[in-house]
Amino acid sequence: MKRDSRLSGVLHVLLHMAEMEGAVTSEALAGIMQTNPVVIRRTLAGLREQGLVTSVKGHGGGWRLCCDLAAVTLHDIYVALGEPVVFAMGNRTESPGCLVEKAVNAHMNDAFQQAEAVLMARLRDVTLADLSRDFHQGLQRRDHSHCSS
Amino acid sequence: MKRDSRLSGVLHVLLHMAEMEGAVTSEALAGIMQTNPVVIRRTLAGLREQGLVTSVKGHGGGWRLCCDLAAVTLHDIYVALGEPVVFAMGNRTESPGCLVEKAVNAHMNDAFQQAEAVLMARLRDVTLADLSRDFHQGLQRRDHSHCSS
DNA sequence: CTTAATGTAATACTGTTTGTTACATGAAAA
DNA sequence: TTTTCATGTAACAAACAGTATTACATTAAG
Repeated sequence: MKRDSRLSGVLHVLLHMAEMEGAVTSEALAGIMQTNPVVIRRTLAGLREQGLVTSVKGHGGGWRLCCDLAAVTLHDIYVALGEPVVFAMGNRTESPGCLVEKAVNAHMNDAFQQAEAVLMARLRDVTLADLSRDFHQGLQRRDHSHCSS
Repeated sequence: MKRDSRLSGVLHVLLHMAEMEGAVTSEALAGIMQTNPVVIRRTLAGLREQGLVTSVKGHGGGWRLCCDLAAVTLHDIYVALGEPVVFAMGNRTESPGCLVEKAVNAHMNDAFQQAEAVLMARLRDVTLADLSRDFHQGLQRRDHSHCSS
């Protein structure tokens, strides 16, 4: 299975935007992230709908953070991305006729739901401000420019 | 990402084998599971290496359970399958040079590791005998043949 | 009007599971 | 011994989802 790195990627983008003054173009963000500007636009489009960022077209336009970093959790970002599928594993059939499979599914769903609940709780525990703080602390310990990629 | 249903599938197969006398061919199991015999052989091969099933070639051959259902947990089966990837989401880069991405990864890894730990704990809590018992209880409540698929 | 930017559709690329075909190997049965 | 039935395995096709790229329309500043 190919792993979905949108949450990881968009968090990276948002923290970089938090370090920048004014609007940033998707071209610039794509450079930082080593990807394509269209990918950036597609991803940030979801966040815009949730009011986390704004975009301005035309000359001098670009993207801007418009939220309180301390008020937005990783779970909010996850939701803004459309709540992507969490697990790479799942049931063969969701509504099986077979009673054996029903018994299997019941136990599997129980386990996966509990794990997902823990994951969501952890994502709700962390704000963008937490990430930013950790980044700045790491910065003090290590070097002076915050990114090459 | 395409969802991996091997764990779900192999549990289904094992419970069916538990209901059958003698050796069962991969052809027959494929019929029950509505898939291809080769898929069955591929999947059960991992379990055979762990000593959970045996296979016999040639005329009259087939597959046989050779473990104590009460002693084998879903986690054992998960391991026998080669511990497939759990999450459909992951970090963009595992060893980033960017400090922003390091901060993001640190929090993401923490959340995902906790969720994975819960999942594994749940899988360790359930034995094949538990599944079999639940199936038989469902059987009493519902009908008399245990599967059509 | 030109330039610079987003918005978006269409398409290709990539990696993983699943499905299929083909054939070699082994063992029981005729 | 030959036939038949089964596993073992390699090779390859199909399906699927995230990612990347191209192309072009739209919008706004200079």
